[in-house]
Amino acid sequence: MAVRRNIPIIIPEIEVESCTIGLREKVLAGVPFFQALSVDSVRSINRRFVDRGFEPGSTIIREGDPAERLFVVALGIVKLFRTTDSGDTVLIDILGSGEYFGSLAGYGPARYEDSAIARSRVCALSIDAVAFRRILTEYSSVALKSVEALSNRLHLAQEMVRQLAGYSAEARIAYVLLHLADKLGTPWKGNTLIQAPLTRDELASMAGTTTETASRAVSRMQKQGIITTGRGWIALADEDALRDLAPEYSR
Amino acid sequence: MAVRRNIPIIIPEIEVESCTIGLREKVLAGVPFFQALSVDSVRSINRRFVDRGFEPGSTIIREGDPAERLFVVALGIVKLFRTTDSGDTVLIDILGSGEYFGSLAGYGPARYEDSAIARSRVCALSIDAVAFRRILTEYSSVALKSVEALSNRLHLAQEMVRQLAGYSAEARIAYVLLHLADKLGTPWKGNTLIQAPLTRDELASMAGTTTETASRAVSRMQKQGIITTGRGWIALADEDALRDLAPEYSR
DNA sequence: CGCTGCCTTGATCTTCTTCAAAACGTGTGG
DNA sequence: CCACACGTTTTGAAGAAGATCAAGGCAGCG
Repeated sequence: MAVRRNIPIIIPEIEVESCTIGLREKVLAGVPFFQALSVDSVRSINRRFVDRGFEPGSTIIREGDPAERLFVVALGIVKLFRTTDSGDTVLIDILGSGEYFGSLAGYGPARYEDSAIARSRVCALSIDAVAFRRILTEYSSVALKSVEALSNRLHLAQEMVRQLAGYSAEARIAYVLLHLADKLGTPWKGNTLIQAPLTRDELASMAGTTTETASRAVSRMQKQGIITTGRGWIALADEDALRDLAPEYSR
Repeated sequence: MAVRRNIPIIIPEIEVESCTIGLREKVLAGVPFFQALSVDSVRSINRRFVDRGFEPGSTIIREGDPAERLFVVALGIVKLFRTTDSGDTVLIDILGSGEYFGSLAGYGPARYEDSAIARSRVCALSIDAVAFRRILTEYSSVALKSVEALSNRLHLAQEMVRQLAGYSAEARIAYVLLHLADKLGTPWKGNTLIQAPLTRDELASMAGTTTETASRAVSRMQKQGIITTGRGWIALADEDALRDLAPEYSR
């Protein structure tokens, strides 16, 4: 039943060794916190960040470690998750370029509440938590934007709660796909292509279900021509149909 | 089978008509945003807030309305919820004294994303969103604390996601009860008393399940002597047992 | 080749939802 | 003060959705 490989997408391997100065500035300017800043301010702030590369699979931060730094993804895909002490993990989110994680408000003895690992080759910018606090007080617009950005994330998280509470597994999977497409999607031949190495398992974990259920849901969607998948990518062929499956998806 | 009414708790009806100046200051000083401020600063900020009373059942803000104000609960219990367009509601949270809701970062054309109604007689302080933004830029410590407070709420919301995704209905109900006890609980004869008019329906909505399932879970807990309930109150008789039911409840 | 992950599919079994109906508790008006 | 009516809670039984268990298939890779 290999009806799947009919669209052989070649993933462009646009991975870079380390971030260029220009890229760093471009990425930082796009981070919600810094969006209201002048080019000069961004340049100045850029100097306070350091960049570092991570190989696929390597750990960037670990849940429970002292929360010392704030990270921004410059290039690549980062997996943000939390572990239950019964051992299994819950995927909080998949982050792409311009998204942040780590310590925002790191007062005294704070600890990371999530773990993050590189899911592809990643270049991440980071800054000491204390230094970020300084920026927050220096530039009031950064403070405003931070509050705004956090409000938005909070809203999204609560939206997720609503999804989990009220809708079927299939609906939640559709929701997750749309969410990822919005963040990581690139247009490709009229479809939206999600270029992230997402296993069924990870998809399941994001939607709060099991591998098998996720697999079945994805298969069903493939049969209906709503999506196409392959190794390391998912393409949304019929976004409207997906939206029908995911009630109340907005934005 | 009326084994329930063996502990006739009389709820002290400590409702006040409107907030006194002293109370206002005490409440504001306890709001996360303002915790780092001097007494004088709090006094100054206090002047920018107005207070207003709400009768039980009255709407304070409505989802979708222009987000013009930030509210702080001074007295009473507020129900924060969101509506699906299929009509049913999801309880986001129950708020007590010192908690906030409404517009935090209200830039331009923002809208409230939740509705809030008074679940008891309520006195709420509020401030214009623009005025709050001004405070945010005036006092950098408020900005820092806001970021911190939002991070915490975000963390809680993601925790809720994890609960919904991974645990049984009973575990989630236990979790909700512990959560409410932490926020609204008052010690009473060695137990923790939650004085909030919570229907099974509302409890169910917070735990992402149905009225019936919530009812069954609560009954079971009562039979095991873990909790006692009555009209308008729930008492946690055996918090340790509850904690056993709710895996990973922390804080 | 033969691993080793990952994905898929089927069958069973548990949990929760749904539907339905009865019992309670409170407040009301006669 | 009683009786009725309403909203909430409880309980039961049937059904569905999804978890779990088990097995086989299909890559890519050493």
